[in-house]
Amino acid sequence: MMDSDADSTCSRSSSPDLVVDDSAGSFFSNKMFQTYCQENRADSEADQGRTELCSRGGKTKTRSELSKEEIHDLRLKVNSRERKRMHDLNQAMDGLREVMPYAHGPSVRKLSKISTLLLARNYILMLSSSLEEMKKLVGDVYGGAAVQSRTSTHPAHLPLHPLSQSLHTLVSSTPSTLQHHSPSPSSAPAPHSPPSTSFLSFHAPVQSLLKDPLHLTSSYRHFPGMPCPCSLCQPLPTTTSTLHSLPHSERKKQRKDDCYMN
DNA sequence: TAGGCCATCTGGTCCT
DNA sequence: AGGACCAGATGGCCTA
Repeated sequence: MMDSDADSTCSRSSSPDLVVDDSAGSFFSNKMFQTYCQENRADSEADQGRTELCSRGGKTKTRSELSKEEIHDLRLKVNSRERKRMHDLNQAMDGLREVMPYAHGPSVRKLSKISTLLLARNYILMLSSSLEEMKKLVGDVYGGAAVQSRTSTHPAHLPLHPLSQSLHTLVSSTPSTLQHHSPSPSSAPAPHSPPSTSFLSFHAPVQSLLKDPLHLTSSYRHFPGMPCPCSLCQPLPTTTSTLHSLPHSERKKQRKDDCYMN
């Protein structure tokens, strides 16, 4: 009856697509994600022992036939599954945080979930557009290589491309700039930072990464027939606050009111 | 104290 | 039928 959670954890629609790309440097092609899946397998096997308590050997009953205790057991089982699901989700979120370009450390407050997602999205957009620019630059450099080799022997004196400047600015973010309540910004490099962050040591405010990546879209290419991730085509949710229709106090007040009403 | 963030519970819906 | 996924509700913790 209880088929292993391991399959379900990694084969369900929400996660498997992430593993497809196995190219070098792919986020989910690395060991971290593989061990993540293996851990889940181990977890679920251990979990089976627990959930087995709830499965009445042999016969299955319809819900209406269940006794109070059985319903309670079922509820506990469902709750436990949901809890595990959320833990897995948080683990994946931690994995994402690990590879995000911001300072990590015990003294640094970790990014909230919404911040992590917004940062990740904008980081991806930024990397995409810089990759395109790099391709263009390489094309230009090799296209004009014959001329260059005759006129200059010091390519290092070439001016820094504007986009690579913005790249430097963007990836050098620290939590202190992303989250104003960070106690003390750490300059320690991220253990699993993408290469781009490990050798870029610029320091500038990058709240823009969490806000509006519109400054990237000027160089963003629109490919025919391809879903476009740019901020023009897919505007960001305005702010976190818009996710909640009511302020917290109002929500709490409303809840209380609801309680009194009932 | 208000507001932000989070974990958990819960019921509904969809999928296998 | 069972499990995954989702969203709403609720309460706790923390910080400015």
